[in-house]
Amino acid sequence: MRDLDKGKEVHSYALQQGIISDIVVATPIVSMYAKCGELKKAKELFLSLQGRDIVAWSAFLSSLVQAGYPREVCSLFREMQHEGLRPDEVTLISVLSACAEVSCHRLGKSMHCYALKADLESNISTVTTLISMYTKFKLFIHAMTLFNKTHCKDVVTWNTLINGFIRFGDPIHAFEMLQRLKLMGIRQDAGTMVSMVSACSLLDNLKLGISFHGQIKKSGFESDIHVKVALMDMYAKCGSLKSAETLFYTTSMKDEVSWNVMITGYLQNRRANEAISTFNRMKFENVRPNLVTFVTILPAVSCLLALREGMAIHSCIIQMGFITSTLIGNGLIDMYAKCGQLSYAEKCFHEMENKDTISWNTMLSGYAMHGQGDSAIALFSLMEEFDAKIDSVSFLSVLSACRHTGLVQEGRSIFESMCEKHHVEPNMEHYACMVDLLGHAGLFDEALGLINKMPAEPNAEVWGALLGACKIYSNLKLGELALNHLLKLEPENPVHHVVLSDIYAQCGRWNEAGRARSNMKDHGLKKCPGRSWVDADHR
DNA sequence: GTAGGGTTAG
Repeated sequence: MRDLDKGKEVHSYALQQGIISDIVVATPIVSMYAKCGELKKAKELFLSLQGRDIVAWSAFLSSLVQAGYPREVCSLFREMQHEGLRPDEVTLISVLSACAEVSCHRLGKSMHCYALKADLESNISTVTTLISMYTKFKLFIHAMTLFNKTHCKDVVTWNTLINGFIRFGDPIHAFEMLQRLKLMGIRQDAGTMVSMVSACSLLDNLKLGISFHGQIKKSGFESDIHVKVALMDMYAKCGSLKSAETLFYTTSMKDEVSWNVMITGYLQNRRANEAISTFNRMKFENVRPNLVTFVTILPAVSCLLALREGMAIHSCIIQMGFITSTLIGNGLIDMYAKCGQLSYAEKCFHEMENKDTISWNTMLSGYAMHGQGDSAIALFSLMEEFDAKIDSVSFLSVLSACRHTGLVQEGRSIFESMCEKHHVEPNMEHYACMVDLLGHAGLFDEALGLINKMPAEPNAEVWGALLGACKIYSNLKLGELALNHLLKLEPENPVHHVVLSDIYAQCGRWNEAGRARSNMKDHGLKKCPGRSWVDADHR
């Protein structure tokens, strides 16, 4: 029940009775603390236990996986081995789940090896966990080999594989496995339904989703909360928000996941306002938001530029102890940058204890957004200094900051360092960014030289960047060249004709300007008028 | 005293 207060009462009673040193008493208390998210307390109590045996270890490790601390499990497992204890099936299952969660291939595979040697691989739970792990590693060959050679498969084993295909983005194989499961005469359970409904979301196939909903009603699985949530998610993702709402409002026992799914659904359907009001209602109804709630709600705040709301949510995050999460920290940086408060974004960034590449990239793109090229370059150097992992997004962010600020020399040298120093291959976006930077500085020879040196055919973004620069400098010759490429790549886009017409007009070639416009009409194209305002609800 | 899959976010 995750009832920490009651748990503490039991703990103090055990202390009072002097029975806390009994391992049978202490083990479930450790589990209770871990499952309630009290990692420090659980660890402290566990490490003070005299004569920890394999059951105590397994209980502790399994509670940690369930509470979402897979990294802790992997490192603690090594400590367990130092104590000379041999893992049993339960230990194995917990460690394998942890490996799956954090993509720890080495430990996961060596655990599999151990399972074989210790003859624990015939256990159906162990095999299922192994299959699950391999699908999470995206190693389907291993998952399938295990699946095919296991004879004692039950519906959970099947569901695991089916779900693996869905997570991998392969609904076709998932449906194929469902057919095979039916042919084998295995009874489907609620878990099977969850997978199939998710497959419909993935296919964006509302009709199929509705037909599964019909089957679910008939088979009585609709009362299962997981099934219900999967259905809400499917309806929201397939654009039928009304049906999602109906299901949501007719559910009496709504957990935090149901609320999260609705909040996400509103946001996916561009209704950020309702996402935020649903979040506020969730708090009003005393449902405790979790990590996912905050990860979802922060982009809704950015979308509405609702700074005050964002700050209220920030304080809520601190109060509830989520501020140490890297995921949350990254969301806050992004939210403040997008709401125009770059200094708050910086503060969040610098106060973060565990920064990952995304934290750095988010801060870099914040600087880019605000045209602060120098700050972006300084941060990028810091990134190199701190030995943070620099990826292709980092480069795109810092280069686009250079572009917005017109820092040609700096951009050029960072672009060159990409391959040479960091071994990151530039993609189309990087090239487009550089062409834009060079073009805006009037360096047409260099921009064209770069285009000619590209390993792949330049796309519309690259030529579009060149055309845009041509417009500023009234460079008709290159403008026409860029346009010819654009017309081949995107014949339906009216904007290209308009830009060319503008260049002709700037050169005083009014006849050609008119012809470019009428060319557009001849092709039945019409440009939507631009608008400088944006209705937050429609972004 | 501990135990397999399935819902949300990234």
